[in-house]
Amino acid sequence: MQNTVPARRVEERMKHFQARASELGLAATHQRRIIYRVIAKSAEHPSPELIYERVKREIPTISLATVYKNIKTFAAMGLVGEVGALPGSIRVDANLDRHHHLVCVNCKAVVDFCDSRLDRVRAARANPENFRILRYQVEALGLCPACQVAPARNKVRTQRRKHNG
Amino acid sequence: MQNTVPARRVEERMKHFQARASELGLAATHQRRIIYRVIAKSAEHPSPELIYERVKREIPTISLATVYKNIKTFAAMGLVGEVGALPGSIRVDANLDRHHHLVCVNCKAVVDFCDSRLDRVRAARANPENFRILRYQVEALGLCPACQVAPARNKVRTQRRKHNG
DNA sequence: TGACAAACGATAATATTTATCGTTTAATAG
DNA sequence: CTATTAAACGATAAATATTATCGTTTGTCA
Repeated sequence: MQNTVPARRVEERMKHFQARASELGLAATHQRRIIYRVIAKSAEHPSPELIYERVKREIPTISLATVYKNIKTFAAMGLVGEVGALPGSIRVDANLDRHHHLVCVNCKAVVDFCDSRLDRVRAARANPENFRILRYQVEALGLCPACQVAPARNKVRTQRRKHNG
Repeated sequence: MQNTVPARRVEERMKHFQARASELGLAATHQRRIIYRVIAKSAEHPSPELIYERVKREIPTISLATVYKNIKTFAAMGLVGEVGALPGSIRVDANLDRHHHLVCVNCKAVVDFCDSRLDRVRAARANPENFRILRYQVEALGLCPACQVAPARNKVRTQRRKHNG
């Protein structure tokens, strides 16, 4: 898979990182710069473990906890996204009919969502990676009714939450 | 959130379960029937832990491992789906532009996928759960080039795999 | 009944993520 | 320039999530 982000774009992202950090009064430490650069350079959606491996090549003494903490910090700053909106644990679905999902970005609730127009989603062009696409699945990300009325809860959550519908 | 699957549909699913199990020569044990029924009854995409809690009310001696094993078995049989195609660990993305993802259902590789038609996806109707939808994200599920040519690897995998692009 | 395989339950092991806490670093006031 | 202070770091324990191991039970069939 292609994992080469053009150097020019990496530098753009580094600039954005610096700007955003100073905006928020967040120290742009050596560790943070390296961690962010590793993420900015990879187009492969790396896991924390992989990021840790690569950062260690430049800062051998770095702690895995620092990597995790800063990934979360970057996500809260809006500097990186997390792929997929779903919670950390398996969720099972007995509904085998074609359907999509409403996902609450706050509490991670998942609700089935049947919609004929979403069933007809297709890409406009062949994908450049030569995947053989079997099906499309749409996630509608938003706020469930409970989280709409409790906006205070709608902030960054580090704690794990269990099986919440 | 609504978590009541009509009794009629639950019974349909139980019939399907029995049929599929005998088709595959899989014993429809008491444990399996109860586990599957718990899943079939809930529209809330339960986690293994939650399924375990509920099954325990009927079979207090059941083991969590049995629940996990059978969830995996049911998934391999095509009796239940797992919500979301992504791997167990966090994946980070420095690309903040609007984009979608190609996901390999075999090796879980994730690749960014920009497509203008997917950007315009909208539901046809208001969603019945009154979510406030903020954005739509499309996952195109399929096989990456490597997994197309290595179909032998394309079977159920129980083992965890690490950071594979 | 006896042999066999499938399934189960207990539990250890592994993987993933977060929390705790003492130390270091960096920014700033004096 | 030094003292103060808060932020950040590193080490590590703890919590959570998932899978593997293994001995026992159960059901099937010769």
